[in-house]
Amino acid sequence: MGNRFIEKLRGFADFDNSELRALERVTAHPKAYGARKDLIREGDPPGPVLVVLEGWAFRYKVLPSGTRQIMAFLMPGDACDLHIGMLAEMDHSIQTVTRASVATIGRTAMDEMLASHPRIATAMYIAQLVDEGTLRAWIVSLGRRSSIERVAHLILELFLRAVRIGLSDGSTMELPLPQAVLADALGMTSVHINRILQELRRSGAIELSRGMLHIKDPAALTYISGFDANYLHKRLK
Amino acid sequence: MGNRFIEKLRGFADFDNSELRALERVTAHPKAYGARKDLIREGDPPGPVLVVLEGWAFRYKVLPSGTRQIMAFLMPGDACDLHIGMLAEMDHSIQTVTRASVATIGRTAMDEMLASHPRIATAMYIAQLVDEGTLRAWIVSLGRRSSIERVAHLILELFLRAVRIGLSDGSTMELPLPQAVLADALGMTSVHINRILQELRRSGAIELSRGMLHIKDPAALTYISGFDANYLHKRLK
DNA sequence: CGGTAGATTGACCAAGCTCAACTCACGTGG
DNA sequence: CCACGTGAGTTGAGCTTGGTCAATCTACCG
Repeated sequence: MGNRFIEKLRGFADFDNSELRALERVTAHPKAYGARKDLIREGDPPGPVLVVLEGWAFRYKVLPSGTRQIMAFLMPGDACDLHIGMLAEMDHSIQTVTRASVATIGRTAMDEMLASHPRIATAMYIAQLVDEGTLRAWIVSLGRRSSIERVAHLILELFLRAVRIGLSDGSTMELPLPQAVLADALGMTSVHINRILQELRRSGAIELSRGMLHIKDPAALTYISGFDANYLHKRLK
Repeated sequence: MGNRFIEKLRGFADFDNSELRALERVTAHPKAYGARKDLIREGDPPGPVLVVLEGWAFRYKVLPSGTRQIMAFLMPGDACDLHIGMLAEMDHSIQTVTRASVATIGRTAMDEMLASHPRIATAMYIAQLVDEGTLRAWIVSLGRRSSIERVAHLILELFLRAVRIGLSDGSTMELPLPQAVLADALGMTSVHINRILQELRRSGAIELSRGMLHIKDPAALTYISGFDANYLHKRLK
């Protein structure tokens, strides 16, 4: 019954049984991907909508110089490309971090579902607005926060998202992101990320090893990051 | 008769007369704002959709430390908040740069228009996707480009947008952004922006003084910035 | 037991920031 | 018509954050 995508959308709208069935139908046949596989590459013509049901992925772009910038992390329940189908081609790539289970929703199936179930359309719309807020918060971090603030901020963001989708017990979560990936998300080098993580550990705010994150002192982490949860829109209409 | 907003949307869809009339009706009574006036403040409950018909504005957020990060520039024809109405409150502010003429579209008028004119909905949707691509490009710049690349990239982006909406003759445009505003958009200080602009002028790529920008050597500027026009989606389906 | 990917460390370097002064264009009141 | 005020642009000197390069360590795996 259900999956993380459906659970997430249920946080944005009350669905009746026919809507739940429609959502289950379109996500019934996920495909398994290995770790570090590109789901979509920049320049591809837009295909079906992808929905990550299990595992982690990220949107990224590589520059001519070969450096990479990650623009968003996709956690279980997140959709890749609700609407990119309207554009001529992808302007970035998407790659898995871990092994992942990804559902594929064809464009016509998606259009039909949205047309016949407006509440689903609304919920997906809200999900996208939240994603956009996250993009803007990322810009703020990259532009105006120091590296320790950036790292703390990202950790908090991911943690709050994990809590919201039930992937955390409230103080611990799996964080399967190598330091090089964190670096490419935060516009830093992995060397520097490493030093900052040590600083955060020393400060007693977090524990992090072998892919397990433990928020030891949420208040301290929040303080360090200057975090403002508003952009995640916890309070929805 | 139209206005810059309608002109822009016409680039994304072919409208019939009734659609054009609908668009004209909702933008028929713009309001005039002075320079440096907040149109919307963070925390406000979402109001009507705002459409900038003339003048420049930007989205921004100020941090606890008092620094400011600008996340997007709004040029004539750009809409502020197509859908933010679904969320509980604004997660950023919007301020004019120059004097501006801004149309206000009430939520119900907007909903009715979108419902009865699907091509308008599609066009506005595409406009939003392009904006999102611009957000992502901004992230790439802030994360992985050097300061001169960032400045060159922003100038090119604004220039191409100006060309597209007919605000440039192909080599010259008004660029009414003080260096401090450029700095807050690019995550730099105005001192450093100043030095970089001098470097760009010295290199012969641009001329910029008193709010007038002249692209003297587009190829050089493109080369410096590592610009890839793909994200602006010049080729639309 | 070697092999590999990721994490860690140290020494050095440089892009970009801070602070503070100064200039320039422009608008205002006398 | 000119002195003055103001906001933006410009410059210089010194410093800090975070990058570079290269070596080392560690966990895990076939």
